[in-house]
Amino acid sequence: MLKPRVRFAPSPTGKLHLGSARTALFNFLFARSQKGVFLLRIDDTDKIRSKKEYEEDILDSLNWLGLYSDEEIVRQSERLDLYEKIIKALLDKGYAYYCFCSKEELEARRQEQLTRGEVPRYSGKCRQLTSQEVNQKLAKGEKYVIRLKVPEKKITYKDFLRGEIPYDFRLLGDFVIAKNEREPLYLLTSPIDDHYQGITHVIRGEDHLPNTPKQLLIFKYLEWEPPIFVHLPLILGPDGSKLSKRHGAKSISEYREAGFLPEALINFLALLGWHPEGDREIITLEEMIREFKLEKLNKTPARFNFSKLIFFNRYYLKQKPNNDLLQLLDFSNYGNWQNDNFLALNGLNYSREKILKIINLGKERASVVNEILLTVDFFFKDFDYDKNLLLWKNSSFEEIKINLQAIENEFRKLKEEEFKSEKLKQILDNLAGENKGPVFWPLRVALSGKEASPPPFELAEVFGKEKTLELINKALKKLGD
RNA sequence: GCCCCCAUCGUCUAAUGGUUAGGACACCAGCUUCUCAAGCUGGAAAUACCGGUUCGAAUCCGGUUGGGGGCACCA
Repeated sequence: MLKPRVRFAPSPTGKLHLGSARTALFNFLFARSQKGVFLLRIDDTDKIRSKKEYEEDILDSLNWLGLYSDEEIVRQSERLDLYEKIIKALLDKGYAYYCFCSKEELEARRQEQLTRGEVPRYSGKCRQLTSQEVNQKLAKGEKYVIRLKVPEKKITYKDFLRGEIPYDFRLLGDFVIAKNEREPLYLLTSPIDDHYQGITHVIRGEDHLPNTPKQLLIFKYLEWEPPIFVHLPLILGPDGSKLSKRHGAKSISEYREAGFLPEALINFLALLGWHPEGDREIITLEEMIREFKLEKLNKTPARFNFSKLIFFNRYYLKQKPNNDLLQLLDFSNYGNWQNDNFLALNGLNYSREKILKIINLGKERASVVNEILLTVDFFFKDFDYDKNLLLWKNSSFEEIKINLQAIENEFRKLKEEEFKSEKLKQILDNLAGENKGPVFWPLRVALSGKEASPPPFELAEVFGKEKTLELINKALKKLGD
């Protein structure tokens, strides 16, 4: 098989969303798996809706996901000369013609047809115009568009996943391919670029399925070999309807800001419509490349399942080296970095090593990056809690107080360098015997102020001897009266 | 309204004429455990419906129903 060349061609009229990202991913996987080429093309022919900020968002998001273009990015807005040449050729050969019908006129006709229960289609009125009439109108400066002549016949076209699909051109009518020679429309520019870029496979969303016969017609008129078309099923919302803002659907950049990892998003997206060999579902981009087969793509629309995304993100969060997470975390709410040391709001000074330890404790309990520090924020700021929280099940204040005093007593004997979690756990185990609750629980609350947190001996090590004793005494004071 | 596509547990999916219909997420129970999270073990849970082809159908064919997409001087 020839080395494939594929493209992902978003139009910058919005941020990169989940569906588009998955289309990009499958294009990328197919190219890489076949040692082919993956291209990025910006389909920005709509001058009004296209925005530079959206293009930047799309490019940033793709980079973040690790989906890089193999060649320089092509922008359709920079290829107007090429399109103009093709439009003129189509006009010359009689495959396209000028249409001077006004929008109002067309809309009225459309409504008429609709009320009669007919298929709304252009009548082909301006097809009849002689070249003389056309030239006169042109000379007068009348507004026009350029339409493609559509044959009156039924055809069948091929989709890689679905096979032969019937299509009746008689239901279509001559469609607009350009507003004028310098303002081509997507329906025209896409096949032109696919041809000149040597695209072998067009892998795109199923919403483009009905566009395919139209574009195939252009390939035919221009006597070009068309690419293979592969239409991907759409991603639906959790309720099976079209994925939209209503479902909390976010752009890739918003997921990034919300603390999702690219590995998680990639893994999640890949499994929406594709599956590797065997039963495993945790899979890296490199492994996907090795296994990817176009034939294995699904035809069924997949619903977006948020809890599975969370599952993947938790998993990849735990896999991620603490050093990498350090780069991603925002500490500004909790203090400042000074020469590789972190000065927290509560006055404590943490070495880089301790910060990594804190991250390690936090990431075990977080779903998204931003939650890591949130789950262990007691390390960074002063906290308070209700006295009753210190109570373990049906133990008494008196019992808790005695236990905390005993812990304080034992901890005080340790040298600073002995203040390590294994050692501390040993002490607590000895103190508690069989019944650990009345010892571990109050200490954990004293050190975290929370119902749920990492184990107390881990907290104590990070806090260090002095702060740990201080926090225990604070708890004892609460129990004092 | 017309055209097209699609149909396996709640969700994502595996099984391309012969399996006790497999896995994952979520859910439930148990184990572990000071809490939370993680982990381990187990459980409940599906071939939309009706016909046909076949010794045999989730799988092939037809219809019904349901869902989705499209019918622009957007892409």
